Amino acid sequence: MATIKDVAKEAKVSIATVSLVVHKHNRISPETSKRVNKAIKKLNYHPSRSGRRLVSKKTGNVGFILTEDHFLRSEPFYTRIFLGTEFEARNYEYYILLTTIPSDYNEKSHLPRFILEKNIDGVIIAGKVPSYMIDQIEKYDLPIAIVDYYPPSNEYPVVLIDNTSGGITATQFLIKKNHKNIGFIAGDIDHPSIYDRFRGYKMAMDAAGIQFSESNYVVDENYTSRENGYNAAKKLLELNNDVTAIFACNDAMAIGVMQYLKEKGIAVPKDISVIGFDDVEADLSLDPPLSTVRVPKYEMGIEVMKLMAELLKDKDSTKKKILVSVELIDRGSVTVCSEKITMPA
Amino acid sequence: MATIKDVAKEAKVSIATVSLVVHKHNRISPETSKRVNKAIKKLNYHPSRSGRRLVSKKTGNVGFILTEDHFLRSEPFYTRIFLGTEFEARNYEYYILLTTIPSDYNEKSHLPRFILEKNIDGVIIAGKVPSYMIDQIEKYDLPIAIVDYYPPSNEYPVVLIDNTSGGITATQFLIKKNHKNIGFIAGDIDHPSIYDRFRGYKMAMDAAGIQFSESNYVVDENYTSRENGYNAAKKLLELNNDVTAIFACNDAMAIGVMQYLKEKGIAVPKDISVIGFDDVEADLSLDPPLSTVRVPKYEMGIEVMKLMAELLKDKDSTKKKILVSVELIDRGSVTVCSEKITMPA
DNA sequence: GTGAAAGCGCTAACAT
DNA sequence: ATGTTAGCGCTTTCAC
Repeated sequence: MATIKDVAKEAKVSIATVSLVVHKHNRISPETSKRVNKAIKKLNYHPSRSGRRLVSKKTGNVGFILTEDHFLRSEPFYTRIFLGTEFEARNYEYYILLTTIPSDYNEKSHLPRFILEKNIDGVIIAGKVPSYMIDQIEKYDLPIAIVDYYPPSNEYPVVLIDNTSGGITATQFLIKKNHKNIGFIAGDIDHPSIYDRFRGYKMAMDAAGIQFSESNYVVDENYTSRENGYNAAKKLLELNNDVTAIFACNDAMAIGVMQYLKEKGIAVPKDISVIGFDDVEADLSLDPPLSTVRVPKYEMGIEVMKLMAELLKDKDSTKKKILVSVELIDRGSVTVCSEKITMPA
Repeated sequence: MATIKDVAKEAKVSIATVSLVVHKHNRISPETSKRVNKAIKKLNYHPSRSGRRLVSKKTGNVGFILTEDHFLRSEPFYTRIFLGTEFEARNYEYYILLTTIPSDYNEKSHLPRFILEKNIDGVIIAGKVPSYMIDQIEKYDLPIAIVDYYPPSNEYPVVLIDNTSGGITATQFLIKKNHKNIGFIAGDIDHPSIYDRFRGYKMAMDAAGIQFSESNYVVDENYTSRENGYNAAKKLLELNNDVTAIFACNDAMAIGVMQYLKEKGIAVPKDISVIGFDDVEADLSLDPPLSTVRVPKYEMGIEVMKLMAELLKDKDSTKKKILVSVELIDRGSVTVCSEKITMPA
């Protein structure tokens, strides 16, 4: 393993010059620079992180924290975000240290060891975490950036999904296809992301001047699983047998909806159109494949790393909140409304 | 942030003494030791990793590599292994650096940056990776340990699932419940893990003296997905309408099997018993919940980290291969064979 | 049993 | 434009 000394010797300069060249200081003559770079290549020199860190008092690491539940979720959502972060970190020469915390983190839990041992320069938090934990981290005076969660103390740079816009987009898409009696189903409605999707739905319906009532939505499931999607679809159809389209607050629930419809012999999209939200792998292997609103998970990871990089440069540089935009993906589970006219009484 | 100097001053000793105490050298008097430890606690001193690494030429990091496909799999398999590794790493004061490689890693791909930059002391490989990549890593003279993959050059310490035993266990369980006409379905049969499960099935059938033929198994699906499980179940029942139990090579396929049976109005377990392999979250929300063979993912992560720790201590210490044992989990998708007697002609 | 001191690889202030 | 040097926090050898 070549060191700065080896390079200096090879290029016949001092180690300071080598350091300067590595850091692209412009007060080195082009010739010297060239010579040094040649030596660096020849010796395959990579500056030692330990040496650097020792003098810079930085670790070169960024912590990435999420709850165990989120990490082990069956749909790869946070794992994709992580991948984006890890990728972007390369541009800033940072390494990402991933760890999970228990979902019920409390007074008795201890913080991730990379915080206790001060082996990171900043923390990225992904998804909802107990706010008690954030309070604890706060004490360590580390830059914090958050992705896909809006913490109660909203003083942090955050990357969020533009859920409201997504809700509008999905609903408008159905409206454009002539649907009027549009059902909405959700679970965990108090979760800000879910609630915003619901709001988007209502806004689009209102804007289009479409009458809708409580019999148009079922939002009382406690969680957004396939199973609950199945149940919610059942409830919805019992409530309102004339819906021609269903907007599920996420793909998991949409999958449950489709399963229910299939069992009932209701054809998708011929009899009822279905649209989801998220864009997960499973959408593609459905029959028909599920139309949905794509959430750019990987990009969210990139964005939050960018925020972190800003913070790392200058602790108070940013309190930016970024809303990443979503995109409609039409795959075949939505079609033009088949003129099933609801007769007025 | 307290340094060794601060501690030395506080305890009124030299920094060398502090270092000795930290490393539990026994040539320090108990009294001094106590005094130093008190100072360490008081100042909340944690030895700086950078300082340590600089002198030890170690990074204190271990790389964890898996393909992107595996990381993003919908069932949390490798993520659980990672969690086990990360947990165990604490005992050895190592940090785990997670990264993915493209599944089609080839001559044009570059190794993970933590290898190129020598920011790790060893590499753990999880799941099947292109053997070309292993060859590349080989050049860096890093200790390598592998979990859930048997590489062509079998010279590495490895942690594997005892698949054969699991196949036997599952099949014997069905046999004990009086089943004789037992179907087996699989995909990706060339994968060693899958093949071994199949072998276990055949061994148990043979050992019990049960006749079975090619109409007992469908193993030509190319991948072990739910969808393929559905298709394989269909094929199997067309081939052999008298099966009273189906052993699916993994839970994903078993779930597909159950879906098919449900659609056909075949009751599980009343008409046909079903057993899977792996033990994934989704098993529990099935109706009935799926009986299966549990693979101890978390423990596999722990085991591979232990192997790595041995290697890290002494490069040539071990070429151990560890077979982790599996365990039958009976949940309700298997029942006693309902005496459906296959009449001899 | 304890301390002094060298040196790991690097950066940056200062000197030339 | 380039070199000299101190010092980051630690381990370890050697001396006392």
